[in-house]
Amino acid sequence: MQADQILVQLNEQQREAVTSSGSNVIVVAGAGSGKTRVLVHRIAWLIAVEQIPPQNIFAVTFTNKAAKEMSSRVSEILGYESKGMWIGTFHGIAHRFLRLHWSDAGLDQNFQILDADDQLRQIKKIIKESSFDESRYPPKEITWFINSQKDLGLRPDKSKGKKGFEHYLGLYAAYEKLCRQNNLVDFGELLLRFYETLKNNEPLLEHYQNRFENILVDEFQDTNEIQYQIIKLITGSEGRAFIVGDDDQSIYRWRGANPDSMPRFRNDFLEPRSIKLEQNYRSTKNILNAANSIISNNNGRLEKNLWTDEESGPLIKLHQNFDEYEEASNIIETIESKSGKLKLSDIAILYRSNAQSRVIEEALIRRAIPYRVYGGFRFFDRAEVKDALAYLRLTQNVADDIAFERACSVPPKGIGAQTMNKIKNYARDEGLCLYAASDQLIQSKTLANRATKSLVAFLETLNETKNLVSNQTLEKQFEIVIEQSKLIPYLKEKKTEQSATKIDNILELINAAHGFRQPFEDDDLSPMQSFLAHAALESGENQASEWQESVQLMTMHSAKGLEFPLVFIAGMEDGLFPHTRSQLDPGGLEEERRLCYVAVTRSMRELYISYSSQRMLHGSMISSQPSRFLYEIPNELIDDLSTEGLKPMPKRQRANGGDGLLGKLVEHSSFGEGVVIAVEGDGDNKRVQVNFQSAGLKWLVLGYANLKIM
DNA sequence: ATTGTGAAGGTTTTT
DNA sequence: CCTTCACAAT
Repeated sequence: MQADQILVQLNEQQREAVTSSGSNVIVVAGAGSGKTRVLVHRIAWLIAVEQIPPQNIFAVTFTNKAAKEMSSRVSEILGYESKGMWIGTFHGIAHRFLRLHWSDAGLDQNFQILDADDQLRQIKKIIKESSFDESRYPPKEITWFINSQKDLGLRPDKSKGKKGFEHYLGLYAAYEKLCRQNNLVDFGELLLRFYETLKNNEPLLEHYQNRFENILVDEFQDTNEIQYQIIKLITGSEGRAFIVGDDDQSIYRWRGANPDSMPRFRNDFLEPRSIKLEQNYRSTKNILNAANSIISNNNGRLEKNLWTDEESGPLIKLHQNFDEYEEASNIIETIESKSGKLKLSDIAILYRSNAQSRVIEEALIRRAIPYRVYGGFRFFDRAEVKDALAYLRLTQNVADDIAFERACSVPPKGIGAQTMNKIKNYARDEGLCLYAASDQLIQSKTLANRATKSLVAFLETLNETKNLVSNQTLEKQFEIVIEQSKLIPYLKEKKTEQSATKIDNILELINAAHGFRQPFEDDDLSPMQSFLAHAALESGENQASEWQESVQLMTMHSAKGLEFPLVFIAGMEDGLFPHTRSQLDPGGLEEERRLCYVAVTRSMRELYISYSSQRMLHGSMISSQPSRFLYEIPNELIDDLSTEGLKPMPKRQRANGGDGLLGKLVEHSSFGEGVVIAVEGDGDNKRVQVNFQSAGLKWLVLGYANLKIM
């Protein structure tokens, strides 16, 4: 591999970045300006030209998709798979570190990762045990609080619980205790523990600082505090950090991403060299102009001027629809009209929230168009898959209490809540895992006869499974465990509508095992352990279905980093996008606008934007106005396909009363730019949502009434 | 102990 | 609208 081969396809700025020899580099890279390409070529440059051993490279991104893409492209350019590099998501890398240094990190060797669902469950449990009222301590809010503290790097003792949140601290502490006792690590903990372990262990830190002389970070604008500190720590004074990002594409502020990460880098890191990538290679002029025009409404951006050499291309098509069903069929109609000219996989349908996919999916199914949904339900988050995983986990570690409890209850095997409580109490008192506690309770015959019998049978099955599984291939192991779990006969028996799908999902696990390639860095783990570790951190999208020829459906968030010749943006309505929830805090709207910028710049050539006049939301119809972002696109770039055209931007005023209500006003509270109103009616206490256009207001009205919706 | 029912509650984005 | 939870009936 020669230097010029790596540089041949790069423009001047890209080359400058790739070959940079200074200490720290910040690349401000606009959408479609070859960000990933620069990173990939930089890594290849380091290995092939600078002769840096791959194990001295630490490259981190935010999504599994991006990480995979990066490592496969590096291999492609080098012509071989370079081993020893640490390349992955922050969470993936932290996890790997903790698996290697579990002892230094103060963990048991077989610690388990708590996913979002499990975490919420545990927190609910704590709230209950502390006999707090769930309404005063909403589990989701507590979870959010805990996670945000961890993102900031704060333990309960350091955490201050801002005004109104002081009483959450106790729960945070209790949750931590529970996690420690049960050897559980949640997503936030992965990062925090990684950081703390390095920070507090001089020799370890020195080792990794020396080892990783080259640190590369993608999507730097989305780093949160703890991630930023991790990068700073590992870089140390000797390392070189090469970071790439675009402040205009920062869309994870709600997850703790610090919008100042980019400017901050310039102050915190030694002699940073700044390189701008401003030429967009992806989109037509029209698309880019629209995107630039939208984002120009944000304040405090880094100076950047994105331009393109491409032709103007087609106008942006705008489609008004009556409701989301019409919207979906219009999209599908357009797709059909393009058939033959485009591959289906060149088409993406983007939306703000996962819930929007359902109606579109139904329409696609009706027309027999293959599609694929990213995100949303994660394969490994499905209940039946987690059930099966619980059995798999138990074969690796009987002390896995979460798995133990889960496996006890599904399929039902005569061990109910009563028995489980006794086991748990005993386990807690004696400091045992549930498995050991069960065993002792059996010996001491303290449980009811029937329960004891069931428990004996269950433990026997577990041990038998463990034996059967040893020395088998991964695939075979899965088959055995699934067989032993009797989950499939149980589901067959139930004969509910979803049974067949659930069974398919469980069987899909076997396929996943078949296709699983253990990463070389996991060679100290058994294949099963490796698989399970990855299952917790990945959505399982690569297994769920093949790429094949299909239309791609995903949220705008998931679309970041991807590009498509034809893009649909659906549900372009105020309240949905920008989302109502985002309008409550000041930075929220700007973040939504960046998301809009991301969505628009996914398109290489054709862009269809649609909105509906009304839409079903949580069971009732609401009417809605076109998104304010539509008015930020210059008119001459838009080809309006609807008969009426885009109405002038509706006035947005504060609510000031209840004129025009069809019922008696009983309650009324401000809700961002709308207002929440409860209306009393004499009918069947049905929840309705009406838009008060008649009052000239953009109001969202929620209430209880027997109103009829026109 | 398990299963079925109905009421209540919550509604964004992800590792 | 969908999910979750509590409680009653088996």
